[in-house]
Amino acid sequence: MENGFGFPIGGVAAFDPRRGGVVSPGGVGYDINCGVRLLRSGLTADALEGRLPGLMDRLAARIPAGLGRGYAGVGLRNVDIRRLLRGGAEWAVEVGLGEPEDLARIEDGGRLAGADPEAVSDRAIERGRDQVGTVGSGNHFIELGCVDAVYDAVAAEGLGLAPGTVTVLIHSGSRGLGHQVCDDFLPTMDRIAEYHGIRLPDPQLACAPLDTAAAQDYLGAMRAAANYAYVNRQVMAQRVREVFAERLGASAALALVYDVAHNIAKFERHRVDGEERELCVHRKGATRAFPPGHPALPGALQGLGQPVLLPGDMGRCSYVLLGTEGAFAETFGSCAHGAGRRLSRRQAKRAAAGRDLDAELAGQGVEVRASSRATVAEELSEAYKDIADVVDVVDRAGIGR
DNA sequence: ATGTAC
Repeated sequence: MENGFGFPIGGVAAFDPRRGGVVSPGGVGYDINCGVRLLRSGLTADALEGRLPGLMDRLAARIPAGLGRGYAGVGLRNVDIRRLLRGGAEWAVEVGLGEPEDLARIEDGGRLAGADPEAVSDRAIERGRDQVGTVGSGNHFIELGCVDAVYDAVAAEGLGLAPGTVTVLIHSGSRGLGHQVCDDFLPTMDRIAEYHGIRLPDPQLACAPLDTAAAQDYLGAMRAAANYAYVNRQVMAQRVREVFAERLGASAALALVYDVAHNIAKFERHRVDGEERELCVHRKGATRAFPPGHPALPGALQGLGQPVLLPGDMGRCSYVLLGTEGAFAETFGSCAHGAGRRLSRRQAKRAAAGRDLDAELAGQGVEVRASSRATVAEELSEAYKDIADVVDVVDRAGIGR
């Protein structure tokens, strides 16, 4: 785990509403429903031979990236954003941004029930208005790749991930809208916690008992921001589909494998001390990892378990795991969400000074497009732990396989 | 993570 303020990144906290349990914005994180989505094509890597640079340029032109970056021209700024916040990816598919089959392949069907757009401040809505379908900054990305190694042939076939298959991995969240929701509620929660006699060693542990109006308002706003993030990833996936169709033809159709939320709080049933309970499960930098047979999984994934998407850094592979009974028994059905930093951003920039990172990556067969050179330096491969080590640990711990 | 805050 890395240090976060308050709750750690890579943390899971479950609270029982009938026993004084709380919800905490800091247990979800600033980037509400930050998450990862994996798509697969019918192509193998050889189909991209010589076409990768042009494809990357087109994707970069169609999908804005970088701090504050939204749509300068035609975007979704004129849509009824409150309908978007209530409907999530369901809304997106209704207005033609995606296929109906996509929805079963998104956590919560792409729509968290109970979203309350009225609990989202006008400021948050304005910040999010022109950022639908944008990557953001930091470690957010769109990655083209291909299946390099298969560890379970039956599972890989079930997910449509045959060796060589060209894939698209998208990592992003709720942009300025979710950030503003978190900012808006932290001071409120601080007062509520104090009123209820909850002593906080860190202001980012601010929380409110689940039976308070403040908790319900936060949950309503958080769910709205989560739906915004599902739409954001849905719209980016649509843009990628358009670019693939335009450049590679009909055979390049992209099917959604799965979309996970790794910064979120949800009500779920878990067994604690031999008793089945409905708990408010916070996952901050943690991926849900439900086992085979869990009712939240769509039919096609019932026999496999929930896909757990673990991105590696630019110089390494990304991994697809499956949720397990072990995770359900020990971690409220949760697994890791990525590699985690080894070097701070400052240390990474220092390590990158004077080097030609684009050339180094090109030597590894990796093409990069970034909103700034600083981003590439901060996301330096050696700034991250080796995701293969993380996968090995969670596999041996039995919380993902 | 984020129109970092001052």
